[in-house]
Amino acid sequence: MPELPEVETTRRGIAPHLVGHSVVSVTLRQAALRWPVPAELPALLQRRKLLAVNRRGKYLLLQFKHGHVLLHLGMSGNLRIVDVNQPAARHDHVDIRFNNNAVLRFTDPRRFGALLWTSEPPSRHDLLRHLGPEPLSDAFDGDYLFARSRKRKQAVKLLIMDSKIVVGVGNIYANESLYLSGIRPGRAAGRVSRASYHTLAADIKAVLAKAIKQGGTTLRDFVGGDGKPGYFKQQLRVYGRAGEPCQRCGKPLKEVRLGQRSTVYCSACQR
DNA sequence: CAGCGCCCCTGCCCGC
DNA sequence: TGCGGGCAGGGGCGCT
Repeated sequence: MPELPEVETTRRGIAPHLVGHSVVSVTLRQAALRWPVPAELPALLQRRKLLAVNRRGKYLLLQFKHGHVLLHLGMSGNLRIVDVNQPAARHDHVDIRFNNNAVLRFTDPRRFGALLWTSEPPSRHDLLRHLGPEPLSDAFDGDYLFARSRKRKQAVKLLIMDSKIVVGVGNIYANESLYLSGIRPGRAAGRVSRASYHTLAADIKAVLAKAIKQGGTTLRDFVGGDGKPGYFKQQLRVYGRAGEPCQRCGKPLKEVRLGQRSTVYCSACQR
């Protein structure tokens, strides 16, 4: 589920229900996520007021006066606002109940997600400290990508998926933006021109911004609880379309694996 | 250090 | 219908 647009959609979906309200209780049903959920979390959050819900890359940050809950959805995680009477289902690992009777429910079948506590500024936390710029910020542009890619032999697709270079570009949007930019995913990052990186940075921004906008349209559904997106699927040009004709030239799209991830491109349009 | 595989885990789909 | 294999939107970690 979670590409950056969905994490941002999640943030916008949950924040209005929770910010300004205080935690009544925390129910921990399954602590074995990517890292153990701290057993002291319930005590830490008890009676504390949630000040804000922030995002850094694909991490969500629940801000309290004395620290932050650091939350990652992994591959299969999702957060929903549910009613206090909503019974927990399989894979509903954590509930945070607030004094307005809203419950923030964390569900994650594969348990690649994370839920941690930090009392230091989140930017100094080990998991966030080395993260690159936000893709939608001014710090991320073609010149930046060009500079960071010099002398690198790694495939350009892996470069843009590296969170130390730029956060939030997942497999789907890496494929999509490289297609839009006409750049072959396997090209050595150091051999892509400055001009191409300008195009690529612009396409990454455009594709993410568009998806966030569409996430907005499913906001109500999402918070309402059935939480099944899939709204962008029909707009994807290459991801999940190996063998189908390229929408630009008609040639069948190719699929290769790069860094153990499915990579789809047009061998005619992408060079 | 850059770069590459491995692996955490469940669910689902496909082919036999 | 059952079962094994492969794959899935992430990303930290350990090794070369």
